[in-house]
Amino acid sequence: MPLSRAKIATAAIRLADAHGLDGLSIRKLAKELGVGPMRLYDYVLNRSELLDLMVDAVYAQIAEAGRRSEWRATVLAIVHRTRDAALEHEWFVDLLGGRPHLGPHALAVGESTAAALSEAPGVRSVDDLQRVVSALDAFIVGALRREITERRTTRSTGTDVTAWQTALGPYLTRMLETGRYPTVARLVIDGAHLDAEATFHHNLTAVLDGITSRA
Amino acid sequence: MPLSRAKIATAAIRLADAHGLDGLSIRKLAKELGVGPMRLYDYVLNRSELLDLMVDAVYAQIAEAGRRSEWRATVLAIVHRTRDAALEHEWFVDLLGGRPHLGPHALAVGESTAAALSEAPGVRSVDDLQRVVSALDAFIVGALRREITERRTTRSTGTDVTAWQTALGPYLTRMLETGRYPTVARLVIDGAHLDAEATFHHNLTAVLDGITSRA
DNA sequence: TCCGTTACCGTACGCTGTATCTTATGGATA
DNA sequence: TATCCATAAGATACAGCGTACGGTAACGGA
Repeated sequence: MPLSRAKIATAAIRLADAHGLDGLSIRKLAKELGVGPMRLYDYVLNRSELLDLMVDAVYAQIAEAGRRSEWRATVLAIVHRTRDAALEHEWFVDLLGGRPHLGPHALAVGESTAAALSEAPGVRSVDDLQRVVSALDAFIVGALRREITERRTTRSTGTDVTAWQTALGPYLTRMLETGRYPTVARLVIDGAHLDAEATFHHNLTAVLDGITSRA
Repeated sequence: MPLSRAKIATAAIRLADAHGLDGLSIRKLAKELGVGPMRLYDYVLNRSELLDLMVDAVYAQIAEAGRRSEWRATVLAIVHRTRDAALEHEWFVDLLGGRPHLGPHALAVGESTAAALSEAPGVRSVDDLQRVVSALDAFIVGALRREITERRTTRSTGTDVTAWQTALGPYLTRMLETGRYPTVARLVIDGAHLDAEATFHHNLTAVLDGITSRA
């Protein structure tokens, strides 16, 4: 079987899922495929084009979200599927917003969301649509990056409060105990128990309300 | 003059401003400072701690935004100052949301925003505050990444429509001409003229409305 | 004057992406 | 069947990266 962009992409994704984006190198990927490193450059121009390939493969996964009858249901389905993909492929958020995503599946997802949003109340002109799309996209990118980052740190330190304090603590707990950051301290101490998905959904609907209510 | 964390940070920021994060290496930075590369490891643990240093220096710049009497004015001042900093130091957005920002100045900025938001209507519990803070933060991260990314691509291709088409075009224009992405095509063609700052401000207020109006 | 300690420095290792030159292979033609 | 060419595969090499480590020089105290 002669190697192909698709095979390269799936192998790269498997590697990145396991070891992160830093653990994915052209050489390791080639070794995984039983090939010399330079072989890959017959199918891919750059390392960054390889990343583009991986990103669009994820978008293909996201694009499977079908269209609903209501615009809001469509948007929610796409966004939640995006979140699922990000949780499955954490490296995805490292690439999110970093460069424009122009692969065919990324465009398809963009088309679906934009089409749905164009039916939202208050979206009358193309400019309105532009603003709404960019606002929603910004929220998604930021929220997913936040959530994955938090997940990574809690995984490396543990969720237990005392373990967390001993890991991050020598510095952060001392900082918080200075009393200069009372609100932040309250947030860190009291607010760690919220469910991530519920928070995401809550904020998503709040943002949707905010950007579609006004003209 | 004996070298210090502050001197290292400012030199690193100057380098990153000029050549981006990829153009900033320990070796180049050391050469810029007239020192052997390993000298820097007496002041900084890692390359990533160096990045943390740079990030917190930017937060120091942001923290100069004074408190206003109204919570909303305070938040707007901080966020717009953040945007100014991001436009001045484009590498900043590459680090935004990538790892938790726990430097003293980052905490100070977080404290100011959280304190202001705690006075917003509809924010009654710590959980409410947690949600509002994370939603706003997500929007900022995503919006700034988006804007800087767009700025970079237009800088490398030019804002002229035909130049843009010839640069990105062979692929993207062909994609858009397939007719499979009509809404996206409309957005790309008609929607390029919007003012970035105005859009940012518009979306920011919309998001603030959305997340503070409901309980 | 001598020694112990501390601060500094250069060298070296393993890794990265990728350009280039060399070799093998397979199919078509004489 | 023998030959040749095109094309695919490979190996090697280069410049750069972060950083571990061993040696050296300077300096303060006995």
